[in-house]
Amino acid sequence: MDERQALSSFAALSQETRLQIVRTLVVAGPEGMAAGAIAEKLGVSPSTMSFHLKELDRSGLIGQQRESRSIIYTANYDALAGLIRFLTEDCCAGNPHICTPAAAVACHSPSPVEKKA
Amino acid sequence: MDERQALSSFAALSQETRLQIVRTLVVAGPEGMAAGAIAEKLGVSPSTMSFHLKELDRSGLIGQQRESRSIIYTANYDALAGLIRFLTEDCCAGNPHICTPAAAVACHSPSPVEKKA
DNA sequence: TCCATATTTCCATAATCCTTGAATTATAGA
DNA sequence: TCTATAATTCAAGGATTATGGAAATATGGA
Repeated sequence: MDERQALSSFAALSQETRLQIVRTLVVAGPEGMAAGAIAEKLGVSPSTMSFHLKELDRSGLIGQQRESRSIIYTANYDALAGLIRFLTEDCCAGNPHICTPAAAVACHSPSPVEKKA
Repeated sequence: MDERQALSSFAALSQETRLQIVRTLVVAGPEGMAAGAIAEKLGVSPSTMSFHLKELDRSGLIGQQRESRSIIYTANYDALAGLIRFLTEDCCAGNPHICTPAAAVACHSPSPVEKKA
């Protein structure tokens, strides 16, 4: 992931509705969710939803595919993983020696998922 | 890190100059860097730099401390790590079973740092 | 073909963000 | 105290972003 893409991804995630869209699609899984269903779930108008979905699509964090009359949106896990990696490298990669313990935890330990399990 | 803080952090990182400030401070390490030095390095005016530093400070991604006439800014590694964790949990935690291989790499594998070493 | 559904695009408005220059505050030294 | 340095704050502008309603596009079924 290059800087331009990262900037675009951060911008996409910096808006409450869009962050909730991403969360919703991550939870929805590979099956995804229709635009209207997301709009209803989050309580925003169709045109506003369309605006935000387009923004997320342009940033690459989600994808879309038409299915009959609906357009199904799905989270792009690769892009999310790429963004995490970008952030991780900016945090530690160039200078692991200056990482504080907390930063080191994020960079070198088992993930929170494993800790919770 | 709660959602409000995450939104604020994403907004802070979604602006080119601010992202470069964070990068610069991460590289600078715990010693930090004076506002003027960052401004000169990045080629922006003092007031613009001040505006962005304040924004980053409000989001918690950087900290400041006066040293004689200068104000020294430092990256907040804990906050960066917290943001990485927030993103990681949104990506995988609630539903590790739907992680694609690429996402799983970001969530469960050794960090890129270790791979590069 | 006609109608209903699902979504997007267009438009106008309101809000927020970014930048700059001028004025202000804080510190240090002569 | 006076001057220089280092930053911030303020005010004004131009640019971008967010929202919702109305109109347009695409699909499927009677």
